Amino acid sequence: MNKILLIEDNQDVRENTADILELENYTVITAENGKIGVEKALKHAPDLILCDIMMPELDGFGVFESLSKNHKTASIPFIFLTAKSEKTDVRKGMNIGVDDYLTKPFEEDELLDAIACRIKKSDFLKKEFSKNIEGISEFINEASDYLKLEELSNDRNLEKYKTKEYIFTEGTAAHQLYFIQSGNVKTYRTTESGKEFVTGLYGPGDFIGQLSLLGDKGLYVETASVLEDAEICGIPKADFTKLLYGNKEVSNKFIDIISNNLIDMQEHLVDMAYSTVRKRTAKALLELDHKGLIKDSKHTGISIPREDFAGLIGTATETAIRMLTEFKHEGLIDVETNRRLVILDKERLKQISEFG
Amino acid sequence: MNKILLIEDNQDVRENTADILELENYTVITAENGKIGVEKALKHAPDLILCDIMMPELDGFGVFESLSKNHKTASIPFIFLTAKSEKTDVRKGMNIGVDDYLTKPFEEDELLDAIACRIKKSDFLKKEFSKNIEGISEFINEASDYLKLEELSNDRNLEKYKTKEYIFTEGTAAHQLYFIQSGNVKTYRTTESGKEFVTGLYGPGDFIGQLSLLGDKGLYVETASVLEDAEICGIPKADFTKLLYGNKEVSNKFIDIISNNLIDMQEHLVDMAYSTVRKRTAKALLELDHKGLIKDSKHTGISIPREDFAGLIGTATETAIRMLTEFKHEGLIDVETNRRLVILDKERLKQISEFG
DNA sequence: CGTGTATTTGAAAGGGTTCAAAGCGGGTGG
DNA sequence: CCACCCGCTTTGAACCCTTTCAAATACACG
Repeated sequence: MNKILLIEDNQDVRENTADILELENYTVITAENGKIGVEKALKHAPDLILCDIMMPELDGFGVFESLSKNHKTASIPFIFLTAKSEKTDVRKGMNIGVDDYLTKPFEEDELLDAIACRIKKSDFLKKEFSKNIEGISEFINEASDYLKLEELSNDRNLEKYKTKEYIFTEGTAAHQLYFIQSGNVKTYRTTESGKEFVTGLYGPGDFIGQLSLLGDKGLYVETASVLEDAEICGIPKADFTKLLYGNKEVSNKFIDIISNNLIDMQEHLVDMAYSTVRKRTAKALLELDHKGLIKDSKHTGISIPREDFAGLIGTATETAIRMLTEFKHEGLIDVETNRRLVILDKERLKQISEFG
Repeated sequence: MNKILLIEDNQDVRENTADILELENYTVITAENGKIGVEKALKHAPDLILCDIMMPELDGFGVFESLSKNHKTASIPFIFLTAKSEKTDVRKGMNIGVDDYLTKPFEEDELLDAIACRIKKSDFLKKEFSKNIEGISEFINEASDYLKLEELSNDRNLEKYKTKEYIFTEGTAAHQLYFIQSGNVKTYRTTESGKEFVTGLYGPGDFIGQLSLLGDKGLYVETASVLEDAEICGIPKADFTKLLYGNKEVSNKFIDIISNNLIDMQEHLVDMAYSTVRKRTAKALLELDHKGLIKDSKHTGISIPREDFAGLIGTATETAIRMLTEFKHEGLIDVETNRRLVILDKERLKQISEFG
């Protein structure tokens, strides 16, 4: 169960509060002043801290300040207990980044609600999302769940698309992001010379178009078209931005994800510049596999046109095909009747993707 | 001066408050109930809204809800006026995303402070930062200024680096970001084959290493080394994360910037895949110029080694040199004695960078 | 003023693209 | 149900851009 550190100088309040919390199955650690509180926080790494403001030795602000400095304790949810509605204290507290405050005397329910709420938020923050673009999809799902935003994907906007239909096109105004219920979708950018560079492949459960909604110009920066018949649900921009900007936890988490995206992209850029097509092909195959788009025991795999596969690697269609046949001859992959790919030797592919 | 919309049903309070605000030179628009308030908000697009919670026709929550729906009014700072410290109301308000609340009766100063603070925040949000990586530097500066974080660049960590010295290296633990006071710095990634891909060039006023601090692994993802003797000041990770995560305005703004970075990077990726070296060279030159690293009336320009310039384009040193001499013969650029570049025909370079 | 490093030029080799043509497969209509 | 046709895939060969290796030249620094 979750550990809570309670820092409070008044013995009555301290014991009373501890009792309430223990009845709810929290493990409670108590400290009778700020100094001891900081020590115990470092020692026990609690899941949440309740802290009085007015205390001898080191006051609440001091405790918070001190714990913020250590990265081990900086992210622990922090709730202030204020003696009475001391307006300036509360304001000061919120400004320096305390998560919540409770005015004494508080109701049992009030206390427990606040704690439960914070611990839930903290759990959300601790959750890891994969660093690839599709990590954003997991994230939006979790976040909308966490904020109970049923408005997202209200099912009222569900639409069916056929293969080769466009969902949105590069350069048009971005009003919606899209959630894929079923089917497969590719997003791509077209160059002046008419080549298509595939920026992503998406399947059920993925969101597409988020990035365009965040861009300066409010235009879609890529085109999305359907690879295999799909059911797709549009989500208004407003719902998305509300989700993203409206809540501190969500926006901070989003920064993490998108930062990792950026790092990922940098790596991709280096590959593009200096890796041979052979290496990039191996990488692309592994990536497809990782996304569950390659046929294996669990997945059906998608039937991806060679042209699109080439666009994913950033090479000509013929070259991509040559690489695939090369891999086939080496026994690394196999091609089924309807151009579906199967990976036979993942280890060797990894080797190629790293060392050539 | 700034326009403020005051929605309040009690005539005394309304007139009194309006007087205070007008004395401070704000333009005040008043509304006596929620419904009229919403109408006036849409019509006048005020810079800030003060709104009572308990009102006939449409209460404060309703007004807020309704204005959030329209993107014209959604980003206007919103302050609630609560009759008395109705705890649940306050909490509900903060949860749905109201910016602040004031408890009636309030002091003149309290009101004016809250308003000034919100308007300042709103100005910060409206500010545009350039979408390139260096936009992040502007942003950090503005943000630390806005939060009055003098701790950042406290001058206590100022260090001198000589040409070719490393500031940090790829793969080591990231504890700090760095602020460049003077000199020039390059960041790059090294491939297995020993090539260097230059990920950025930075000058006075730029921050480097931010992205690494945000990455999952907490390692620097690139190496930074000095091009021309520099004075650099280290900023602890904690100060940066505090700045970034501690404040909703700042983190939301950061999302905008970094999203645009991502879009920018995508474009770069497409170029890498399908553009000729000639095109990419032209783009690199224009980018250097845009960053003020090329010699012109205002800037001294940097003396960039050809190897690094090649790393920026993602090509071999010899090829980069060949392109530069080609441009020189075409009269597009000139090379000064100490390998400093000068742009002679920017228009033509732009043409090349777009159409080849 | 010499020495070592960075830049520039030259020429050959290699990887990838492009153009052309042949194969394959799947859907459609008789 | 079969034949035909169209579009996608595959293979072949020539060409071109870029890299690589080699050598000459320029430049900066002690």
